[in-house]
Amino acid sequence: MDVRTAAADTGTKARTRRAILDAAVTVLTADPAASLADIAAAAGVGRTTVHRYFPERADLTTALQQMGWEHVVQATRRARLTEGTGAEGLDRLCQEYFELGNVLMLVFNYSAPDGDVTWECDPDNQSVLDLITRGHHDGSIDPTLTGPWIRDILWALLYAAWQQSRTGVASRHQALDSCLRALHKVVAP
Amino acid sequence: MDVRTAAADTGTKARTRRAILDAAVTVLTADPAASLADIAAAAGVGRTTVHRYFPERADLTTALQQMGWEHVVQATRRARLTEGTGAEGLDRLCQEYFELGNVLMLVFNYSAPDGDVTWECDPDNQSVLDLITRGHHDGSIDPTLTGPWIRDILWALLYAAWQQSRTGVASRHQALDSCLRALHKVVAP
DNA sequence: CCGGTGTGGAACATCGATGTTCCACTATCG
DNA sequence: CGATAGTGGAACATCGATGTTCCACACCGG
Repeated sequence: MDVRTAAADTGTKARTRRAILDAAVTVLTADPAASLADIAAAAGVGRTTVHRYFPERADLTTALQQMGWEHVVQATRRARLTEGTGAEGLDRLCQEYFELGNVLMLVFNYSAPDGDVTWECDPDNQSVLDLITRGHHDGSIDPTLTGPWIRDILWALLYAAWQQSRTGVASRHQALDSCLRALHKVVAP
Repeated sequence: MDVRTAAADTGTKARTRRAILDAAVTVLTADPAASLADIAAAAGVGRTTVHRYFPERADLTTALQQMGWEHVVQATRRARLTEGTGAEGLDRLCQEYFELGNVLMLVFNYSAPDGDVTWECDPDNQSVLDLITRGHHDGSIDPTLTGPWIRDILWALLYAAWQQSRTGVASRHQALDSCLRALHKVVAP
């Protein structure tokens, strides 16, 4: 057990931890003020178990933030921002982010109250800004729109699209399609 | 005093009530989980006084929602949605909404947790949808984008723009300008 | 079978927010 | 000047969430 402790990603403990984190994502996106009891119930575990993995509430939210940003980073990598034109990369990024679903919403919502350092804690913020700059130069992105503003538009559109999908106003595919078309029209020169 | 009781909009009580509501908007947009003590301090009144005007927290949030939507309704009226093309009306609506500032953010944020009936509680929701439909017909708004989706894009862009302005990334005027240009490009056929 | 591991639940202490009561202070108006 | 309205603050009770402790149960590998 000693050797496996560090890398026990498939053990019982790791599975329980994942279950708690997943449930927390779902519950907290629906109600950011949900209690630990709610999260425990949603995860199908006892409240005691939650405290066993995350002694304090802050430990859970920290782990959530960390996991959320990791997902964002992975999605950014999958989007292969350095390939093709700037607009094409932005398109892929939008698709990848959309697939994150609730996780994206959580990162989006939880960043605001903590402070205004939202984007500084995103390790891939610079990659995205660089992508937009490249788009400015290759003529695929309107140069009158600044990098940060386009980044914020991307997130805002994703938020709106996900809400549409979540409330059943539109199907998941329709929401993504609308989002991509809107983004495409905004960034076009 | 008997006669004035109902219409005492300028009296001491009315001013205190306004001060509490205004402070609540500011404080709750910054931190939705702020305590009544925080709001009282921001309003420059005692916590007792807050309870005197709003016996329970729910009474305060209800009054806030009501006031917020009233502001939205007034802004909608000022935008004169029935004049000019659909796109022009949408432009004016965006400007008016932007001026609402924190109030808009509060309505935007507080609607989500309460339930998914966000738009149904907006008395002017139908006016906006009608405006977009008119834009579809007069050729000023892309008919492939549905009414609800454009409405959501409007709010999402306003949210992003206001954040930019609030965090000092862009000036108030720059943020509004960026927002209007983005909106214009999105809705253009 | 038995010992360790992971878990659930009950019980308890604590803490912050909330809501209530009461009293003193101040300003304004008749 | 005196009455009244409006306010602030202290004190208190309450409630829900949180965090902790302890014990019993189930499962699984040696």
